Formats: sequence, C-alpha cells, structure tokens
Amino acid sequence: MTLRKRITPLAEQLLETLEERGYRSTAPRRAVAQAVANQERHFTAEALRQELPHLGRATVYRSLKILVDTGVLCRVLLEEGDLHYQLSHRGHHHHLLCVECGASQDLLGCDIEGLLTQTSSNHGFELSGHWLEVYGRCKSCSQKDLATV
Amino acid sequence: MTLRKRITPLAEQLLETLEERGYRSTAPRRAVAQAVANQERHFTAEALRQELPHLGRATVYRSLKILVDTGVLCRVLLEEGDLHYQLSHRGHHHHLLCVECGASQDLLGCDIEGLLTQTSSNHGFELSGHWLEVYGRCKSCSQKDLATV
DNA sequence: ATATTAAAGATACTAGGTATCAATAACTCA
DNA sequence: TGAGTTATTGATACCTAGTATCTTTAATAT
Repeated sequence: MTLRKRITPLAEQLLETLEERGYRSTAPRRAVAQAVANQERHFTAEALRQELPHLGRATVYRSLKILVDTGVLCRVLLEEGDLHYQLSHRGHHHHLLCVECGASQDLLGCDIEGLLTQTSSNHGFELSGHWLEVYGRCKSCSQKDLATV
Repeated sequence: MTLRKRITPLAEQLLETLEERGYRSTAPRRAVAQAVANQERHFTAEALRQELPHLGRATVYRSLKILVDTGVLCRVLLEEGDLHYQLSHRGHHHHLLCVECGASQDLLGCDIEGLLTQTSSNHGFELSGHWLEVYGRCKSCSQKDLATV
C-alpha cells in the first residue's frame, strides 16, 4: 500500500464506488474524489481542474467521465447552456436549480415521465428518454429578494 | 443596392426578421440565412461553418448567436449533451427528437408548465424557467424497426 | 517479487465559443 | 449622390471542454 493522503468520508465513499466497479484506487483519483466531495454547488470541469493543478488535464476529464458513468456525479445544464457537474444521489432525477445561489434540489413527487409518455404516444413517438432542468429561485433567495425591496 | 445572390423565400424571411431587429443585411448574413434555411434537421455550428468556408469563423458563430437571440433558431440538446441548432417556429416550446433519424417535432398539448409550477412551489421554489428535451423514435422509425425484425 | 494490465501525463487535435482590432461595407442624411 | 457614421467582418489569439494516442508508471493478482 502506497502512502495515502487522508480523505474525508464522503470522498472515501466515492472512491469505493469506483473500486466496486473495478476501477483502481490511485492517488490522482483520490485527489479528484476529494475535490469533488468538497464542492458545495455544481461546478465546471475547468474549475475542478484548477483545484488540481498537479494532475494532468486528461486525468481530470477522464475521472469526471467515470464518475458520471458510475452515477456518482451527474451533469446539470444551466439556463444558458453551460454544462456543470454535481454529486448525484438518485438514479434518474431532475433538478430545481436556483439561478441566484446555485443551490440545487432534486425534484420529487413529479410524474413527468407519465405525462411525457402519454403526450409522446399521441404524437406517434416511442419515448426513450428525456432531459429536464428547472430554473428558479430557492426559498431562501426569494425571501432575501423580498427583504431587499 | 449591392449585388445580391438570390436566396430562397425562407432564407429571405430569416433575414427580414434580423432587419426588423435592426441588424444590417450583409452578404455573409445572407449566406448564413440561406445555409440555415437549407438544413433539414438540427445541425451543429461546425457543420454549418463547413458549408460556408468562405466566411470567417467568428462571423458564423456571431450569426448563429443573433439568430438564436431573435428567436429564429433554437438550440436543442442531444441526449449525450451535444448542442445543436434548428429552426424555431414558436416561442417557448419543447422538442420530441428522434434519436434515429434526427427528425424533430414540437411537443404540443403538454401542460408541463402547470405541472412544474405546482411541484416547484411544493419545494418552496419560485419557478422562472426550464429546459426540456424528449428523446425517442418517431413513428416512421419505429415502423422501420418493426419491419427489420 | 514479479508479471500483467490499468492508469497517468504529455501532447496534439477537435469543437464551440468569445475578445480584440484594423479594414471594410452598409446605412443615413445633407 | 457622396461623405460621414457606425455596424460588421475576418484575422488572430485565447478560453473551455473534451478525445485520441502513446510512453511511462503504478496497482493489482499470482
């Protein structure tokens, strides 16, 4: 066993998920896992890379890719089309993204699949997937706005 | 009036929209409008650029941007995250994208806004926008698949 | 301890896009 | 119509987000 920098439980958990999928546990991956675990909001690939200047560019992008593939991370699309990453909790789900503070909640209790299947079949369309992002202001940002006015 | 290459009615129409918004009618924009009007499916920026090798790179991207801004074009997100462009008919709408042939239909008769507003407010979220793309197989591609089997 | 094999890092390339700036073309109005 | 104003162009350089290739290095299995 090589020298391992100590990492937080969350980062540890991300790494274990990779190991379960047969990916080796390497120093660069530990660094990426820790950096990802430190993120409080969705982040760009480039932002992550800048936090890991000692890692090769390709390594960071490769790590991001496998984290997405294993379901640890998900990609979120911002309103203007920018692609960000964030920790993923569930399988398929959607995000409520706060355009002010960047917070994100998972959208629960929304039968969007049912609605789409129904409507698609009306169009003679055999549905196979969808992408949905919802933008707005989270509770605390709405209240802050109210206070300012 | 300068020499103008003849362009199709659709391309003409796109250009007029730009002119209404105060953009000048230039030869490069006419070329872009015509190239856009010729597209049968959604297309990438790069594909368009390759059809217009005599135009500067920045000009093509700038033109795409103003076409999106004026609502003539809309951006569509493919399943794997690639951004394409296509002619836009309505204001805000969603697409049913065929993953096989690339055809796209506008999603009609789907009260997604209502559903989202409702669900968001349950989360204390003040909804301001959303992005939705639906992927599947269009009628003729489903039938083709059936025939092959 | 060593063989096998995955992964790393360097590099170069593709794609989509923006910023800057000098040259040019389109429009305006006298 | 012709000069002046101003938008637009195209060149260039730069940024972000990737991917492909290849040699070296490091993890794991034996």
